[in-house]
Amino acid sequence: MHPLLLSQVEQYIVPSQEDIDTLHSKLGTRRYLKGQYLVQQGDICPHLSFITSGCSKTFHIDPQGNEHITRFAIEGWWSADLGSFLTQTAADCSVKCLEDTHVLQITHQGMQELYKEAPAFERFFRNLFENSFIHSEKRVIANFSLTAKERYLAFQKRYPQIEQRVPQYMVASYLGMTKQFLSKIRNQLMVENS
Amino acid sequence: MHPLLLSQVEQYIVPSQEDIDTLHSKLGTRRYLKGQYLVQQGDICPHLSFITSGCSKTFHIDPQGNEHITRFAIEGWWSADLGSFLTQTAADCSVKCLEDTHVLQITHQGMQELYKEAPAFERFFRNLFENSFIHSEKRVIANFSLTAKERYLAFQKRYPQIEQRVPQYMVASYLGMTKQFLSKIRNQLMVENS
DNA sequence: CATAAATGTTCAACTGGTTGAACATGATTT
DNA sequence: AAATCATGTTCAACCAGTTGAACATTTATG
Repeated sequence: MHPLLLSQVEQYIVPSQEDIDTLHSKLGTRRYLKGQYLVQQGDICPHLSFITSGCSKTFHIDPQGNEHITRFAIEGWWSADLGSFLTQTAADCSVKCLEDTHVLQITHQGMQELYKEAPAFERFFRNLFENSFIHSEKRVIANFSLTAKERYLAFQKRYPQIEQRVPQYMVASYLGMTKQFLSKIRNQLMVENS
Repeated sequence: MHPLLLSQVEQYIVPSQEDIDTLHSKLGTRRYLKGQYLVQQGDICPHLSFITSGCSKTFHIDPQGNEHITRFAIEGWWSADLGSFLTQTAADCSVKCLEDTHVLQITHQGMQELYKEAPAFERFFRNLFENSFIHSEKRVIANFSLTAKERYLAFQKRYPQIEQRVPQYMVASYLGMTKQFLSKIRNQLMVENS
């Protein structure tokens, strides 16, 4: 069992060796090259993937063809179009690797078996989804109540690792502004701090 | 057991009579008058409440004093500052009743007991939080990729009951626009459809 | 029914952020 | 070393949505 995943599991539950073995038996490993897709918008998301190394972005292409990044994921995070994976319906986001990426992945079927054979994971994933939801709600609030500049500063503070790893125009997309405007904000901040 | 809650539970799990009894034993009933708060921003959210009649709004007051509504809830929906309730930390939203409202409510402690005594509810709430998360993510996408008018139309279509029940300026707040702008949009739509 | 409180509309001035094009830089490939 | 591609910057014109004030309408309430 990968140490990153084990330590995440142990954050929420105290699994027996059997639980761990069962989880292990449901997980596949896979490597994606930079640029490859974990899911494409419109498909049914086939796996829930736990990233052990690398980085992905989740994004939606709107009818005008504009890309909106909803999420980045790095080592220790789960990645998928969760809505699609959980309900086995068409994904409204794609997930694409920004670096060569190693994952552990489980199918929807595997997930059902896991819950049945090792019910402790009901609690684990309940906790995970609780936290995901809390985080998503906070983002809705932030988008409504903060200016573009404040959103950028909050992002910098919260995800310093990610800002180093992904191009600036993707950060702009994640924050819901144009790359030009983010560039302007950064310029302003440079002036302020000198 | 209230039929609305029972039917929601049965949507996700097949509970035994004992499960139902256990849930029932953890739930209190309470009535709030119009204008009363289920939680106030800054407090720790004391209950998770299932609304059996009435209507609530969840909102955040930002540092400039502007109110941003994040959610409405009516009969058959759960209401709380979920982040605060689940992690027992200060709420960043208040929840206020827009009508006289009857609820069934459970405490954080009661929730832990419920999971222990009737583990089937792990699954029930996992499913509930999964759906909440999916919904919240869709909202993030909508806020990024739709115009104010499109957001209003989507809201109308999705929550026709709610539009009838709450004042228009609250709908505007929920949709992240000013009441004046929503008024203008509605005017436009009237003209278009005549 | 008279008054006040809550809600909804209109308008003109404004602004935060967008658009699109042009240019600069660096990284990759051939 | 040339060429191409991905990234980042700058600028002027523009626009979606805000602000604040004034007025209109509806709903409670003494």
